[in-house]
Amino acid sequence: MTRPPRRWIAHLDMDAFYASVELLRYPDLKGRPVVIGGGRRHQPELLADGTRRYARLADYTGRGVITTATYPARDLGVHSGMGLMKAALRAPQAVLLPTDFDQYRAYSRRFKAAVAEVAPLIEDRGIDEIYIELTELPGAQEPVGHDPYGGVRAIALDIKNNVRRATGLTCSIGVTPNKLLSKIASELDKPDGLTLLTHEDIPERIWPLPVRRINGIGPKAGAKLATLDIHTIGELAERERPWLVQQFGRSYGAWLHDASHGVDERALVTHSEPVTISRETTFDRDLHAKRDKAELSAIFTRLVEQLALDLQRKGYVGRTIGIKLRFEDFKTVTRDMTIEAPTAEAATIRLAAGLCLKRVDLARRIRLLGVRVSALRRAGPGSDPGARA
DNA sequence: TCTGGGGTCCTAGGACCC
DNA sequence: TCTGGGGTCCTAGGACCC
Repeated sequence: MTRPPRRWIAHLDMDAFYASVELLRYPDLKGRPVVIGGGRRHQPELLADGTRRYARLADYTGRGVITTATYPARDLGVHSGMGLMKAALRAPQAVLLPTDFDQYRAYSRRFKAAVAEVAPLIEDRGIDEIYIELTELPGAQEPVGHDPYGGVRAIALDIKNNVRRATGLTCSIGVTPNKLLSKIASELDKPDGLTLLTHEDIPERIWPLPVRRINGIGPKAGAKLATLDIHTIGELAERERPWLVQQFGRSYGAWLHDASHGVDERALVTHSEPVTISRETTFDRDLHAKRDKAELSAIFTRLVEQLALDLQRKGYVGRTIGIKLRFEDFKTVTRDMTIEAPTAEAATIRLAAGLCLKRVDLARRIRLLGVRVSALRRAGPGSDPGARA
């Protein structure tokens, strides 16, 4: 008689990823508060004596936000998503570095390849995190000494070591029976952590946490739960399923109930195709459709051209062309239209996006403009006139 | 000194067809 | 002239995530 194997899923999250990559390049910044974000206007300057001069957060002007902050910067009360101008009030002396996505993508490929050497079944969740299937790996079900889960723990350590060897970077891993719990667990011992939990650990380790730690409970749901006097995952777990369904609807209410009890049967998604490709930009200052027509038009054209190149480079064509506008009051509207034949051509996209733009009332000033192509399919060989580039 | 850029998924109404 | 139900596609907005 053989028992079914215990399911083990890992969630791996790189520690302060962008900032850590920058520290590899600028080791003299180690231990200092560093913030990544903003435009290209604050590159470090190499001085005659060989040292570097870095931009200070205090010197920043503009509308950028923090993409990542080092742990010493976080200790000063700044965090990702915070406006740089606001962050400058809290940590004026923090170093500010521009984002270098090409570099982060290169390190992303390296750490994922290092994980795949140990465990090839991976779900990509973006540039700095992944889920990893551990269930069937050799030794995953074996105890080691007095540790009943020693086998799977050793695999997780192996993954961490391989990532560090390949990149010089640390990561934090959660190992549990499902994606939901692993995602929470990977944050419990950051940085450089390894947290292994089973269902038996839920009351002690999961229930005391705030509901917002659950992936899928955002600002809105969190606020609504707070008005219902539900703050921790344990308080959520105390509520009856029908009551949650009544408060949050059939789908979301039932999911909240499952999530609070650590129930999640989702399989790893090891392959996916993009649904949408888009480009958008926030202006340095709000623009008016009439008074700033020339500037707006030039930006519009540039976005469309970048988008067409993205599509062609990635090998996709799409039938639904859309735009996005954000006004000075932060209200956002979208318009889209579906055309006859899928395209990756700038001229076609520009035409359709222009028609979409005409359907919007442009009385208010605009802070953001975006262009989007969806209903994507792979560009067949020779089928797409835009694919020549 | 408010709030980037790139995504996914869900909901809901209306058109249109059978 | 009225009354259905179901399915699919299109469009707009919103929540959420990295």
